[in-house]
Amino acid sequence: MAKKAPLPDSALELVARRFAVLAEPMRLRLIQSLFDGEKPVNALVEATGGTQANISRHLQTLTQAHLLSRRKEGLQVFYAIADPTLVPLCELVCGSLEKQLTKQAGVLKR
Amino acid sequence: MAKKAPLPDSALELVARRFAVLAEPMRLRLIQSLFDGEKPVNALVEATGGTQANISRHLQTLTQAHLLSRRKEGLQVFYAIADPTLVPLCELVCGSLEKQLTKQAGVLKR
DNA sequence: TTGATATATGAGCATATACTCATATACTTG
DNA sequence: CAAGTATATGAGTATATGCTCATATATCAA
Repeated sequence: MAKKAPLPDSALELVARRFAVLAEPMRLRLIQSLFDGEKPVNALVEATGGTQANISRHLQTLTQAHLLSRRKEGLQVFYAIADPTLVPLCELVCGSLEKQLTKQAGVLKR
Repeated sequence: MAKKAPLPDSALELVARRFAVLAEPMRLRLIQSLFDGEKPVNALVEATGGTQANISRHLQTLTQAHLLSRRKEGLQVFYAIADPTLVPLCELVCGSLEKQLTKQAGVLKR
């Protein structure tokens, strides 16, 4: 979806799907937790306060989207961040939201 | 959701909501169309092939999220991009998807 | 004021998706 | 092999959201 050449619908579908994968607080929690480094499922369950089943399902979604990687070690499965764009993506959105909230706060202060 | 200090749930909710707003092909089409510059609703309806009612609703969502701005001029309402992070956001996702598809294509070629 | 045009909005319907429960599957140890 | 542990998955339910239809609302000119 570059500013220059318009992307075809098929590409926009993929982009939308990427955003959809990230449009879930629990998944963002998992991603944030993995910014500290690779973790096994049980650690992610503890870190996020979700149920094991739910976390497992979200991890599946993120892995299928190639945002996370996974490796087995005995009984445990470790997940890690696989896509380097996750950091700047989140930073951009946080920056934008911060500006908005700051602007709104300014309006209320008057 | 910086890599350094973990964001509270309330912030992750906001971030997720931002991604959710972008997780819709029709909305991305509108955004892409507006990368060319400000446009009235009817032009956006033509550019995207959506119904007027549906486009209007999507525009409302994007405007309420402060991603678009709007101004009236007689019978017409003009919309424009209001958030500068939209361009880098889309570029990041496109870049990531391109890499993935290239990698997948490579795997298939073997 | 009426009629035409442009856009926004109420209401209803269909579908996707998140969450949970239960348990299947995989791995390890005695 | 049985039992225990860790994780994935099938199935069902509730809810959010996209889309459409109809029309309300806003604007303008005659």
